[in-house]
Amino acid sequence: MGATKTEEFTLADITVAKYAKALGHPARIAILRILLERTSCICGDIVEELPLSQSTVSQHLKELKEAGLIKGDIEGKKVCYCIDAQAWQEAQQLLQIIFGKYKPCDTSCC
Amino acid sequence: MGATKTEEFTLADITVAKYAKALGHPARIAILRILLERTSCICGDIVEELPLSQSTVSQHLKELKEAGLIKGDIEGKKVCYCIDAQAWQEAQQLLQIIFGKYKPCDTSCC
DNA sequence: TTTTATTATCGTAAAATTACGATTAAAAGT
DNA sequence: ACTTTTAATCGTAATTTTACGATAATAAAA
Repeated sequence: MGATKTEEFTLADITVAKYAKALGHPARIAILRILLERTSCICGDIVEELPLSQSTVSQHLKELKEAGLIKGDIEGKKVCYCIDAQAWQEAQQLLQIIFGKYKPCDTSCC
Repeated sequence: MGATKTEEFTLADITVAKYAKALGHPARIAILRILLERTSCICGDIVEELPLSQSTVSQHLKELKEAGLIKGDIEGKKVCYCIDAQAWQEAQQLLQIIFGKYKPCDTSCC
């Protein structure tokens, strides 16, 4: 027990959940905001902007990378992070589809 | 250690993260899909549609409720679940804003 | 009133997450 | 070569999540 029953769900649900989970921490939202702010992506100064230690930020970056939402290329001494355009679009679309499915309830109970 | 440093982030980031976290499990996505499928909201048969035990489903429902995304009203013997329109819209908007911020990178590194 | 159906909660266990300091690795600068 | 800078990884600890069976709690049905 304790581990998610991944195999039992549809690929679509697993994929959306994966992206949503990556977005499910304020530190990672903050990191993404920093990356979204700039058109260039030399960003070795993410740590300074967050109230967390270097190792913790690195861990959050790793999770965003593992979810596919960001990429990190070594650029000399620093690492160059940026949003992964494809994954970003996929996440946006998948979530948009789900959110768009809502139609107001016609029964009196809610 | 182990607990999220909630106070140190902006309310916006905490709020989006809260919604995203609630969406961050395939079972909860599946539950939301079931609720989104119908215009009425008498839904006591969520358990049958999922590969999880009754207590586990109940726990997932609780988390969706605590995040604000769904409501549950007692309707006789059963409980009537449905999407919370306001929270749903807020979550959609907050995520949409973040996703919309992306502009392709103009440097060569990614 | 007793039974049945439905959902929540409790207790428990395994696993994952969050966080930090310390260490390592790699590249650049001296 | 040595030092410095930058980021990842390791080791560790607390907390949270995921999951289940068993047990309440509540309301309808018999």
